[in-house]
Amino acid sequence: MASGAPDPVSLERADDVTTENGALLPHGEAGVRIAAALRDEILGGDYLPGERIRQQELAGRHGASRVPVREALRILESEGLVTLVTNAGSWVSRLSAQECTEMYQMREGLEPLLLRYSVPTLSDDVVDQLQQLADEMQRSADVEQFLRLDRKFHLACYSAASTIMLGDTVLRLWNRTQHYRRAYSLMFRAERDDSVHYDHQLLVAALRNRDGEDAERVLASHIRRTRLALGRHPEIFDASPRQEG
Amino acid sequence: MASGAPDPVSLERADDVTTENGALLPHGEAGVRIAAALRDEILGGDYLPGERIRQQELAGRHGASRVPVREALRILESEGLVTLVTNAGSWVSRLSAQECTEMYQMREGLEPLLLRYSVPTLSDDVVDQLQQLADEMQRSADVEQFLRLDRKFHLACYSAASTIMLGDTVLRLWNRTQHYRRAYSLMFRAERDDSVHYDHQLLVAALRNRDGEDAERVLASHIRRTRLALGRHPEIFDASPRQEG
DNA sequence: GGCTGCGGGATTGCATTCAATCATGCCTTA
DNA sequence: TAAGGCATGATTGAATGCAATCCCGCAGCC
Repeated sequence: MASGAPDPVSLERADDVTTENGALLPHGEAGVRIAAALRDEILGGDYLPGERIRQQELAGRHGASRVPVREALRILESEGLVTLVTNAGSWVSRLSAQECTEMYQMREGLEPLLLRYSVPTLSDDVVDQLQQLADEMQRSADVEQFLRLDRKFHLACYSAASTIMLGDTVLRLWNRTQHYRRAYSLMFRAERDDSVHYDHQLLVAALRNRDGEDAERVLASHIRRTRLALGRHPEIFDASPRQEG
Repeated sequence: MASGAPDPVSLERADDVTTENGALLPHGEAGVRIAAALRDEILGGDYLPGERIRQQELAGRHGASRVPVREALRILESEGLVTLVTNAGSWVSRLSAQECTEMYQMREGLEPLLLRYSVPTLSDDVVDQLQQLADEMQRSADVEQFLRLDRKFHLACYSAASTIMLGDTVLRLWNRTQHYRRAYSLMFRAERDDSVHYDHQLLVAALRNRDGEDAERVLASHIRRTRLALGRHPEIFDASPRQEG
């Protein structure tokens, strides 16, 4: 990794450096720390799209001043998670159905490429782990667990890729669409569609054979199918808490 | 446009708001202004990859304090143009040959998609303008002029697309690779390769016919050819001014 | 009744100031 | 002579305080 933004390493929620006691924190990373925390909150659904973010509230909660908070907001703005308006404030970004479709189309173009970077150096251990994740996902009933496993599964597919911008961009795409995946899953958890799991199983099989070409096709098809499913339910993108604070 | 970062509108160098007299500047955009200025300087070749950026120097030059400068550096870091190291400083990002190849592969996947968004609403005026740019480029001898026209040409192809993240991402890819396009053009300006111009002419023709499918293929082929050409000359990526300040 | 202007409170934007960290050169010492 | 440690200067990181801007409710007017 060299210069990209949301540090492609931390694929999981980064709950490690949460020294709430306020001591022993290194000097010089407050902005990044706050950004990471707020990012996790947004992805976890604690903040909802359209919700206002107040600098002072964040500063107080993290025991910092508003200066690093503003840095954090700039970071998240560049990732598309937060929308800043000069002299007015900042809100959690929301997506329209069209915009979400756009991101899934980007994923269709980029993730097969990222997979191509990953496959050659993908270890058997990771493939075994992917198999476990796919199986576990198939058994899981809880929506939040499914979302967590699905994210972990796909990002693990790319874990062997060492890229500087491609991985970042894909991660950003996942992050910006995370809320709407959750909304979709919550709304249609009854009518379970097994094709998702079939895709995952096929993908693991292709990866086990190190058949990158087939893996890329399965993956593109998987993303495309999800995009079409989302596109059939634009009502997910209508309701949101409050447009403005 | 909604929330993306490097404001896809300002495709050109933004030399408009440079009120050096220090008066009449609106309150609340110093960080963005400084970022825009520094971005232009990096893209223009005034700052070179590997060169150190000092906060105070920037602040003094723009008649501002270091706070908005730090904001600007965060913005440019997220665009990949600047690399920040905690407690150490900031440098203009540099690319290896591999990394540059990666970005061109991303362009191959994304720009045809962006073109697909643009073609349906592309006006005849823009097509005429593209024709002029392609012709002018073919005649131009100066490297800097060619670079400027080439950039303007390609970005104009996408000017009718209204996307929120796709356009931004493509612009970032252009920006991060800009320096190496210049280095390549400067090094091989003698042995002119007309295939670039043929591509441009074919692209304009396809756009005039509103043949999006053909335009996408020509574009992908054009980018791919450029990628391979760059890949054949890794020496471009070796020398740079100074690794550290 | 609905629109317009305005004033108080809240919130953001930036300059100043102080603290922490790092780099550099000199001095000491084996 | 060369290697290591320490002090000084330079640079970055963050807190505080003040100025500019905006949101919002209310009075006044058409």
